[in-house]
Amino acid sequence: MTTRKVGNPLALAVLATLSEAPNHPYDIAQLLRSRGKEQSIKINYGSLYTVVRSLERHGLIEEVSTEREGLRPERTVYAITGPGREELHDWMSELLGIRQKEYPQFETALALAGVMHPDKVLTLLDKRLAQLAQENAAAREELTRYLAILPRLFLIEGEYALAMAEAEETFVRGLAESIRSGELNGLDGWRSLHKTGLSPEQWKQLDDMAKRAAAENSKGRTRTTHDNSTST
Amino acid sequence: MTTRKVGNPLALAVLATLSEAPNHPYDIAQLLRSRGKEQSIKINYGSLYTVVRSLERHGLIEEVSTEREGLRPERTVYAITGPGREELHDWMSELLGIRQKEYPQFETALALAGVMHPDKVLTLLDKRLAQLAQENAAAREELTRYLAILPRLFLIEGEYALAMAEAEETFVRGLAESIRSGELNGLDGWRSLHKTGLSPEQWKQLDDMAKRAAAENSKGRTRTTHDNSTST
DNA sequence: TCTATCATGTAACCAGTTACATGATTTT
DNA sequence: AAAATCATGTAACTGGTTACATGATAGA
Repeated sequence: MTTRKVGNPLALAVLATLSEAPNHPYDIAQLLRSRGKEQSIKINYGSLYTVVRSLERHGLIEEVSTEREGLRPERTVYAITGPGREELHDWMSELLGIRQKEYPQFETALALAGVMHPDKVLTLLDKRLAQLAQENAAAREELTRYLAILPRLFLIEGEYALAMAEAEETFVRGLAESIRSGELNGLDGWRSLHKTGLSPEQWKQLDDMAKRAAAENSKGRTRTTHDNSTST
Repeated sequence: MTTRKVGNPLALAVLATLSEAPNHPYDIAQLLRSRGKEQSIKINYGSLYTVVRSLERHGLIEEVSTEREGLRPERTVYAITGPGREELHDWMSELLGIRQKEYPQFETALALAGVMHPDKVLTLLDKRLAQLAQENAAAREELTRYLAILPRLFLIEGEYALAMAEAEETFVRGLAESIRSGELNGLDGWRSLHKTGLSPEQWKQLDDMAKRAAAENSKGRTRTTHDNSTST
């Protein structure tokens, strides 16, 4: 990922909005709001003026005029600049065309789930599952309703989010079942870990196993373009 | 989401590691590395000492001894405290049991895709699709290989990540196809937007449409527990 | 001998968040 | 008359990143 001078999603949204027409900060926010973009873009409107200033400082947008209506505070109208257009295009191309590894919190939690008792984990997964099922049903309904009145083009973010949430639902359901049924390979070890604890030697054994597995794995790997391992 | 005193994933990983046994920072890092946790947790080892200090400042871990081997620098061994255990448990419960809305970059990009020319978007989606197909195939292979030597319990994060990536692949393939075939509802408008541009009135019309749709939608919604809207 | 890496830390810096300040206008 | 909200901004703060500094030991 190229490191951008102004890198937060609100900045991208501002650039995108200004690419339509010059505008002043408050109205940019209104536009984003009315289009419901906060649902799919992490936006903190409190940072709006900070971000706009930063975009200006970097020459991606520029002041084109300051107007005043009655005695209300002056409003500064900004326009996107040439470099701004370029940045927008480049940034969007990167986001759409290249999949960047991200770290959803749930993945983090799964990676550390071993520290919790398996029964507790099962309870929590069931809870998550209930939430997922409920929210996904609601989202499906909402999407259908919207599809009746808006061109699908305006709803792709929502469709994507739903598709991902549904995949998570399926995954969690499967995982919960395989814990409940006891069929999950490694479950006994997990249980005993929380009943008696593990001696340092047992821990070491586990880690050696992991290391051997990693070695085994890189051996079996038929050299792909996957050689990012040597990068700093 | 309860706002945590120390809130970054590395801190969680440190707590989790110390919940096994007291340890010193460097070895915590080694452990996390050897278990391959960086693949599923966003870890910046450069921040390790900063994070450890912060955890200590908040009473979640504490110094238990400082040992020295030969003339090597002293190493401070930390242990998790009572409050630290509590925090770890609570944090993990939240991450596993409650789905928090996150904002993957691709979703952001899709929400703003309108600013790019549809043909360009199609090209980019194809590019992403190729990457996804290739990476997912590799990941599937790797998982299978690991499954032969490690208990499945150790691989759930990987399975989750793969499941999500596969869902994305399916979604992107579908989206690309519906653009290519021209079947995507709204495509004409999108095209003309990039050929001739839109007049201010047309923009306004679009936004009004969105607003009416939103109104329509909230009307149709049968009041669920979904009332987070009124929260601060 | 020179380099790598083991191992620990400090300090400057920065993007972005929070909280505050201001005052006009519109709504209740 | 009070409350809400329109509209703009500033300033302090903070979590975390980056970069640097140190020196020992092990391996080439």
